[in-house]
Amino acid sequence: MGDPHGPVTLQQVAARAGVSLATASRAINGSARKVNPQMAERVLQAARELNYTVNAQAQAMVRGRSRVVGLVVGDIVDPYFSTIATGVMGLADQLGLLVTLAATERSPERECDQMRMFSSQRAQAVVIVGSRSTDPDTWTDLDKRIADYQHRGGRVVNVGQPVLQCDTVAIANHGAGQEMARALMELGHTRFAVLAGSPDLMTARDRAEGFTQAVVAAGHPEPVSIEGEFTRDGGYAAMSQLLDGDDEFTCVFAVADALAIGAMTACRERGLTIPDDLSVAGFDDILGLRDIHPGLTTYRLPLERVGLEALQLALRTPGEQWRQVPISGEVVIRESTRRIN
Amino acid sequence: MGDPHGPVTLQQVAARAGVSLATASRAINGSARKVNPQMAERVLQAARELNYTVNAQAQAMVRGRSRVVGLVVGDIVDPYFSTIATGVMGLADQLGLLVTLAATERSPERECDQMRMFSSQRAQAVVIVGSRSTDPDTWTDLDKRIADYQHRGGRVVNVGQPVLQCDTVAIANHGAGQEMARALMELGHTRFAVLAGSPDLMTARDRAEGFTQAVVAAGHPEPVSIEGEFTRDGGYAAMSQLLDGDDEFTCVFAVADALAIGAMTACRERGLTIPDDLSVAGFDDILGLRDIHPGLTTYRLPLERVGLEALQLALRTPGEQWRQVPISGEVVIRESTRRIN
DNA sequence: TTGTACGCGTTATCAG
DNA sequence: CTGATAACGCGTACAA
Repeated sequence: MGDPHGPVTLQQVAARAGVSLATASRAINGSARKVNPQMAERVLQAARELNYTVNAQAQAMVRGRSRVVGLVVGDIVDPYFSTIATGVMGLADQLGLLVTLAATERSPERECDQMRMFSSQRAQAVVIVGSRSTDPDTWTDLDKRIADYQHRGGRVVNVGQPVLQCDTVAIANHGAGQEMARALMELGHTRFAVLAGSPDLMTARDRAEGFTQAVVAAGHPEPVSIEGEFTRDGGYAAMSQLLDGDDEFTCVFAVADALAIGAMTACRERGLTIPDDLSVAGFDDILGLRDIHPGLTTYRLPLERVGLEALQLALRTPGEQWRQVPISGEVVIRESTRRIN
Repeated sequence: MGDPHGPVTLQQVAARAGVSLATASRAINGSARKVNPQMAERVLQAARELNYTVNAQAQAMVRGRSRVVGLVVGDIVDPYFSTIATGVMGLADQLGLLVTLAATERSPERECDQMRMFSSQRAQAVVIVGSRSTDPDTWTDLDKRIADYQHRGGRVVNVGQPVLQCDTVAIANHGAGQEMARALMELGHTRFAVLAGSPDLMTARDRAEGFTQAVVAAGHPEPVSIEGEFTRDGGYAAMSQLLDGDDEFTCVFAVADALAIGAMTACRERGLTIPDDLSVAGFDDILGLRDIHPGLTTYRLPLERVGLEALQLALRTPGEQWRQVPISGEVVIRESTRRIN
């Protein structure tokens, strides 16, 4: 076994095998040109002996395309994002692609920076996961970065709302909110409260609006709506605020499971029993839900598939128009919501 | 604003600014050599106009080192891993490094493949997070890949047990198990059960052994030990099995929070109240814990810091010997364990 | 089928 | 301080 110092190059492998650089390249990569099986074996043998590892950077340079895809998420600890990430990584792994991950921590500026870095890295595609703000001004910078990147042949897919200048995996938040409202009304509820999360996030806004709209359309009073942070703590705070007021409702819809979980904790701390005293529903059906008690009624989004679809879409050759892959799920009724009459 | 098609190269920027390629490079990167502020501004201007983005691949090639670090985790949805990942990514971001993430799904083979890909990518460092198997034969392949990579100047840090041929952030599982036992004995418990997870994982084994050892050393009967998968479902199954038997114990120690959560669910389904009927303790203090009820007594590991330390260690110039950064935490008593007499 | 030679985009060395 | 020019490691027309 040879023990050269530093990186082993294809040149060295070729030399050891007594062939030209070109032949070595063809033997190891397997190009269009055929190569004599004997020579090929000699090359492979030499490569093994020298512990050769191809330099992907160099390959990418000459080929003009890398085997790296970028993934931008809000926060990798959040199961919503990490489950989608799993979907992306699963397909990537299958295709022999490397996934470069970046977390925005919910900062639009960082989102731009990340895009820039991926651009630098010449990632072949970028998947951006995360809710858009309801203020279009906050997209423009990102849209510019995206355009630059696309201009160089990069593909971009956004998971969320179809508002950016790229393909998107569109999550049917509005319709899902409606479905949830109908399901809860079917249980007999008519007076609702909504933990609406941040009004700046389209994701939160769409879910809340869809819900409210369906409730009103059914002739019931408009739900009380409490805004707050789109996090577990935000849910806790919003629920506390709600309970401090004197609004009447039998059921509260939180626009994300994280919010709902915080809300349930708040209820428990005040001695309220769910669903006896109050019904609670969430959204997303994150994995951790199976261990909270009582089981949370929610809207199940196929998150892992979302990630898969996103990368798949990103890798497809782009069309004339921006494409959309619609994603919807289904209401899952569990113990946190009870039937009333 | 220029609108060239395809990638803009530094050459084009130089041409537009009317300077040489070398000068453009110096102006934009900022090398040792100084460059006339006037020219520098001209170059920067041209770069802006052309929307120039440096090609990191090319940079890496000529510099012989990239700005990419690899991160290998078991499963990014698992909060243990994702919290560590956050620590790694936080520092990386601060340093302007890109993080390439790979999930092994607990397969040693995949671990090797990932190392190989990072090697190809010429990542400047790799952090491997995940328990080693208790069977040394399963490391040898990985150790070989690691050696290859190090041989090319790559730095590797393992988070877990100091058994690989690389630096490691060593988590004091054994000692922590002992501490936990002492804390629970202080509450008056003497009869314990241990949900030991998989005996193949050093992490699980060390925690369980430390615990058992301290209990026995205190003169109490050896805890009943139930093995199983090192997951939430494994904890559920193990607890069920335990409750089906007729062992006596007042407190059960699960070697990971995930197991403990599954165990608590199993208890609840059988009508057992925690901590009145049974005390339960976990390990790790994962974030999701604050929303399970009752609050779970556990051993808090500073997971995010673990990630930070790992990358920091990986980036430090290596010494003669493999280094170790020891990590320990503290027992956190919550409501899931009650004092008995 | 194999080898030669050029180019990918950038940095660094060495003269001007 | 600036400008040619040689690498870096690899793929691939083109020629043999």
